[in-house]
Amino acid sequence: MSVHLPPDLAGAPLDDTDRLLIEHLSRDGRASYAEIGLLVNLSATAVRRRIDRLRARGVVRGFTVVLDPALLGWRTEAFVEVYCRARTSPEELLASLRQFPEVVAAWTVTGDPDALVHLRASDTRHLEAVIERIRKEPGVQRSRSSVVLSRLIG
Amino acid sequence: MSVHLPPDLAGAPLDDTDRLLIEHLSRDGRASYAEIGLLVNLSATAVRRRIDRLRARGVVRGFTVVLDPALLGWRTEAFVEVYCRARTSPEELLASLRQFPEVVAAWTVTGDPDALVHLRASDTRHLEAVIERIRKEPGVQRSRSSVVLSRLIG
DNA sequence: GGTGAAACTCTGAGTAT
DNA sequence: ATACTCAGAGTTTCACC
Repeated sequence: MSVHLPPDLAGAPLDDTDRLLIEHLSRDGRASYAEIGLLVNLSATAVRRRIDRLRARGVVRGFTVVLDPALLGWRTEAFVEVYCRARTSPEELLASLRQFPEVVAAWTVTGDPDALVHLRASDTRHLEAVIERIRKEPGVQRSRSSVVLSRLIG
Repeated sequence: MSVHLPPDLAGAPLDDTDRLLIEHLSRDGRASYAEIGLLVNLSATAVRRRIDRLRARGVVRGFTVVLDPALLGWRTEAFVEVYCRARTSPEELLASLRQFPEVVAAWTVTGDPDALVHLRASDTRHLEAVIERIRKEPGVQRSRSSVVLSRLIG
């Protein structure tokens, strides 16, 4: 797998070294600076400096472990389209959704629904309970859910 | 932010130490074994062996850098509901979607559409071009898109 | 799961281009 | 502004308990 990068970036351009470096870190987030340096023809220190700069600029937000949700017991996954009441702000919706550890991701979107919510639950019973609780949130008017059958990409 | 873990896991239970360890790694994927060991009252070596075991079991899939897509030039994001032809298999759809580096994630889902596709593009012009190309894929009948306005969670 | 020692890596200061 | 070298501190890795 690799990081596809867009043609160019307005304010602050990344050079080819940065791109290579990021690509390598996305494959192995624990790679040593020395190892990356070998790949990009730079000393470990120079690699460190570049990563620090990318971090300072916000391009690199941090590092994390990649887990298998199914093996952690999260075996059911769904997307819920949320329809809000007329007076519900994104902030209120966020506050509502924040309460649920089962909410993996959420976006406000254009189109009929106001938001799209990605949920993970241990089983369909658990999923149902979470959806029920979300529907009862004051800012939420109604919702429509799709259960994930399989992950194709991502 | 923390990793919420489900009550229990059938075949292979994680103990509290594993949970703590994973939680810490999800916050800092480059944390040293010694540092994690301090947190969980274990030697660096023991931490290393636990992570190796979790890796072998597939619970830990790897480590990665967390990037800011907007700062990398991916400023437009959308979800596309894909409706397939009657004879299109998930494998064919996967093969179609794999061609597009703009496809960040994709799932087959229950409900009216057959799949949900998460796209990132540099701008709306680029987004439009990608959606147009996906719609022209042989296995795809029609599609319906929502543009992401803001990321609330995730 | 712990220990200790060797090999390796990180980090900061100083220096060069 | 970016990269290099060097050396002390810290980390990883391994064999062995």
